[in-house]
Amino acid sequence: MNLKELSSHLGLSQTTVSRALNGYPEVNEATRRRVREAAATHGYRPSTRAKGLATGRSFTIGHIIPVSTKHELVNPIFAEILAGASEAYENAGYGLMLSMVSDQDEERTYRDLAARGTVDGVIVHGPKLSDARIKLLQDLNLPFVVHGRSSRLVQDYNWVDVNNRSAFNRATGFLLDLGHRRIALLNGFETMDFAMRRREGYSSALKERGLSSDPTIIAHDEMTESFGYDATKYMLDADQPPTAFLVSSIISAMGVRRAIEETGRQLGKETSVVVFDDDLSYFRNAGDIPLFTAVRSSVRTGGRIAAEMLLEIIRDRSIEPKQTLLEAQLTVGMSTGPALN
Amino acid sequence: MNLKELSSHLGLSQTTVSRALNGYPEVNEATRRRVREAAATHGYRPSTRAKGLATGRSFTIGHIIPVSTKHELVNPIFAEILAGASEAYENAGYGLMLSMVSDQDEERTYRDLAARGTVDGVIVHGPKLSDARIKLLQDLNLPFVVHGRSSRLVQDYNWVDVNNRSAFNRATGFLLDLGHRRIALLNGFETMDFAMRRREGYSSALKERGLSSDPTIIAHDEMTESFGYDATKYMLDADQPPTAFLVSSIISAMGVRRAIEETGRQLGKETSVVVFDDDLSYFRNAGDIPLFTAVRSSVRTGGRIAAEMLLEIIRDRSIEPKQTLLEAQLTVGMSTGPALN
DNA sequence: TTGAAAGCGATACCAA
DNA sequence: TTGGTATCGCTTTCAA
Repeated sequence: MNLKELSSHLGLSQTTVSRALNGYPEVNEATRRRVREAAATHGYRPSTRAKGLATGRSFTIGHIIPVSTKHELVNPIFAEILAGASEAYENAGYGLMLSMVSDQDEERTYRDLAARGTVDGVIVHGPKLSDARIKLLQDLNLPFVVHGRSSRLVQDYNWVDVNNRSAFNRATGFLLDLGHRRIALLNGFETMDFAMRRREGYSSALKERGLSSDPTIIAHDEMTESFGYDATKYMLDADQPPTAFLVSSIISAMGVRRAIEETGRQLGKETSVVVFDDDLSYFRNAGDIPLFTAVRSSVRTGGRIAAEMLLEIIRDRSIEPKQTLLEAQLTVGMSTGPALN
Repeated sequence: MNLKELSSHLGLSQTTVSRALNGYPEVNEATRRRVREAAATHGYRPSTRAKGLATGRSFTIGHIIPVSTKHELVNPIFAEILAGASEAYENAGYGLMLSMVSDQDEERTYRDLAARGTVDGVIVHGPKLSDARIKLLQDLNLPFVVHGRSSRLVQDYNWVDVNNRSAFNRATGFLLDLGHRRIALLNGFETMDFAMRRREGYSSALKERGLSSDPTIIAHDEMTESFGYDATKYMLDADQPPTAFLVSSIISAMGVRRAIEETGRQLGKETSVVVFDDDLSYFRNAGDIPLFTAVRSSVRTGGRIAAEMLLEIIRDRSIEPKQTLLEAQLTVGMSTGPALN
């Protein structure tokens, strides 16, 4: 059933039916009711394509997720971000167009989306310290919100980020308060903005206590279980092994735990672990006693906020660039205890 | 730059330019070259909406992921399926429309997609034993492929599935060959098709050796880390504890490992674990020595195959329902050893 | 081999 | 308060 059929069925013009359904004020209330009822009983829904062509909008938001061909894995955190964003689009009558592309195809993808008008705006995922996508999107005049930040850029742009710096500053401070002095940092790739901000938070906390950071107990890599395991094993075997580990991902933290136990140490006793974690409930204990001590931030909420910001920008493209900084929460779990020696 | 502008720039009609770019044979080769070059230099891309309106297609495939509000978590495996599917769409010039909806909104979502013509077809995720979506989609006449199966239905429909039954039959047989007689099964929800097929494979392997399955060492639940931990702890504390665990998810297997170690047992010695795993590299060891013994299946490949099947169906809607059954691979890792008792 | 014009299904402007 | 009609940017049929 399309508009033409519905309106001829009602004995009205397409104009009136369209106006009635889109809430225009100049329609007689009785007419509007009749139209609404007929639309409901016939299950009429306006064609997305036709509506889009007429209005010049697509009612679709693009999410472009970089998939590195080198490492062949998708960070499961993306699913949570998408779930949050999807919620926002659902409420606003928008759709979510997902593109998972290798880094070298990314520019072409953005240009394509812009030129074909496939999307009304995009969310930028996984920003690097100095991310070329931001300038590209500004040049393309395609509305966007960065989920994260790109700290080395001077441009003003829309972003939603969790306060990684403060989160890691507080987590490090927490471990220092417990008496730990050798705190290892297992972090994501150095090119990633979030990783550098976490490292800054870690370093600043040490500095505040007059301690300097030791590069031999800092590692940057892809945050797999085996990275956690290998790095921990290596550091624990060295002279002056760390008594605590600050880990950028729950998956790596599983490897850290394995290595700690394999070397005969006890988690939360001889060696402590604090992890940066999403609110994923996968790794929580029953009865809500958390296994890991974690700096928690709901990535799903972050995704929803970024999406809502983008919709607002699309609605009124004249508004000034907006930024939202979310704070993470520290939850103390069994994986952390005071430094022993 | 749109078709009108490009064609007037070239001094040709829109018809000819359209034909040249879409590979119609009746175009002079010299003309075609001229058109292609001009299109490239001006970065011309046909508007998706206009093309869709003219052809009656959307060049978009929908993926509807059920998000249960009760459990509030998104299975990370979905990200891998989407990555595989995305690859197929990329090559075919299609887009991927993602909808994450709570189970109760699912029917409305499907009806909406069909009525508005937002998508040309959908992939059904996470099928239940008897899944209502299949009949709904048949009624809506919307092309679809199920990623998995719905075994209690008699209808004929398109699906791509991994052979869960054979995978768990072989895994159980492998443990039996090692001498294990008390093998626990930690599985997904009983309503899920994959979970019941895995259970059947497990039971049939026991039966083949004249053994019967013991319900006290079979658990069905959401496959979190804590489920793995709690169930394992409980079973190991009981009389006649299992000497091996067959686990439906790597995440739960992390909890299984934790419980095994906490009770003073050694993984791969006193107690063995075999896990059903995607080809996710998160949990592999460096040097490719696998930590877990796993029945591996590449979910990414499964997603790609399902997507390719759907595109083929859309291209030729008259073809008979198709089915593809993928076999999983057994990889022996450190988590498994002979039964000691 | 090329072009004119109709049509896809909505919205929105201008009249009545 | 309602309707006629142009328009969005393509594809496709029919004619030349």
